[in-house]
Amino acid sequence: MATKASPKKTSPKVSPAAPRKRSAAGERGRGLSLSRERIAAAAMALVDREGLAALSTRRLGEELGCEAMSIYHHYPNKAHLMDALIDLMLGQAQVAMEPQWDWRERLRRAAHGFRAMALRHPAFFPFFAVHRLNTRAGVAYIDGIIGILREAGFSDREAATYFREIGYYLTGAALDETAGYAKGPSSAEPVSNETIAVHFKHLAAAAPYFQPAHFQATFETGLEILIAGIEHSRQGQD
Amino acid sequence: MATKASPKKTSPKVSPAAPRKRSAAGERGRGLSLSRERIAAAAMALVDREGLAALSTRRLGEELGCEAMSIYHHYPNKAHLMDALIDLMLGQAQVAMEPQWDWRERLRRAAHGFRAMALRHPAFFPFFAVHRLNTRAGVAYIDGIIGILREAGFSDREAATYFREIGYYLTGAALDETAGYAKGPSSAEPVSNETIAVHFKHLAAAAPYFQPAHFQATFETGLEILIAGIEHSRQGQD
DNA sequence: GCTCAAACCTTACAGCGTAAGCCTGATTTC
DNA sequence: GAAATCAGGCTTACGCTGTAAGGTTTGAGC
Repeated sequence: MATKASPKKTSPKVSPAAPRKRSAAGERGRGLSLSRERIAAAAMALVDREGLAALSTRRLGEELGCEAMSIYHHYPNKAHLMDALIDLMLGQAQVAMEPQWDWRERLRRAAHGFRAMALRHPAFFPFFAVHRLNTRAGVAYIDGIIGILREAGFSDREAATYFREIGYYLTGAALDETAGYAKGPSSAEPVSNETIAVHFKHLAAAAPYFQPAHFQATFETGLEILIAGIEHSRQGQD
Repeated sequence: MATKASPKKTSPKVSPAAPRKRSAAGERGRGLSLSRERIAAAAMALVDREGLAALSTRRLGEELGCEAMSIYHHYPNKAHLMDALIDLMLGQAQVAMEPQWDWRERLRRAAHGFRAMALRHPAFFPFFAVHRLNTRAGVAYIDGIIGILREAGFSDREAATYFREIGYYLTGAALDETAGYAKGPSSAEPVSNETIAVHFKHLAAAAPYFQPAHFQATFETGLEILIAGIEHSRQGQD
């Protein structure tokens, strides 16, 4: 089967001297070769630049200067690669905790770190949001946040409950702020501004405060309500 | 009229007596013919039954007893169909408001209605969550919630802010409760329970409270914190 | 120089959304 | 009653997707 049995015995496809995109052949085992880290970084860069829909194995291979299937040598399938992107992203949510901060300040910083992470990769966050964090890094992150609450003196049950409630808020907020970036190639045409102005007065009046300029303030007041509410729940208890 | 007209006179492709799946030919213009409503309902049923990934035009056509392309006669593309599903779902979030309820009770009921809607179609909600509600029904729904806050005496700015904050919470909560249903065909293997027990003590201790049995209580306490916080913000203001 | 495994490439396949065009039966019009 | 129109389907085909299967190159170790 090794014999080509066709007139084009040597010239494979187009030009025999076609230069490899991957610079020189000798670099394969070197720094420029593929690796899990380089693949994940390129994938995230591609998503950041062109959106989630642009991330296909072929397109990513193009970006890396290799064929699509070469990626499968480092990740068994695309789902594993996506998990690596989630981990990559989650690493950017980490905030160094100063020892003098109390639990409220720690929660506040962690929350802002999470939001900053989402805003750094707005096109990827919607994917992040709908996938459970069950990688090791994800579990470690969750454990850390719960630890803040436990060290503050909350019970296991309280820590679990308040962790979730804050997580709900953070996920929803980041999703809302990044939703515009995630849309696929096409969707139905939106309702026109004129229609809103005529038929939906409440929304029309509130619309200015839905602009990105207000995102930060909205996020912060809601977060403070939650933290204050959590604190208050403990004071009312003991 | 019940004559099957079985031997197709032209016999185009394979077997001349191939019976149409769509029962009788005469039913085309009748109640069993396609319509936007029937297509959307079948699509939602399919997603409920087999998950988001199962919803393809071909599969849906199979479900409806027609070819995939027939759907395009009623929806210009799949994005429009998905928008119809969003509207269909959103209709189930509506709650009849009693006049004697104050704004807190109204918000509470609306929030529970939203959650119930998500839980009725857990496999579809993750799609719902990452798409903006810019259909007419979606805009009307938003307008209604903002109206509750405006009628309660909040300013446009406050109404916009609190609407969003509650929306963040609701989206995140519903997403978390439904996330397990949305996963595609395959994903990376999760972290084992033994690993969690050994390395992540806080999470292991909190794990019992992450079970579905606690979802409702967690949701409610968080919601009450938000509503109380919103109420408190007004009292501190005037 | 030979062997071998890792790293990468080629080919192929089933399934996706959908553009383009065809066919058919019911309704409308004369 | 016959012809014309047209909504409501069907068929085919195209470029895309993830990935299974197997072939080819490369450098290291002997």
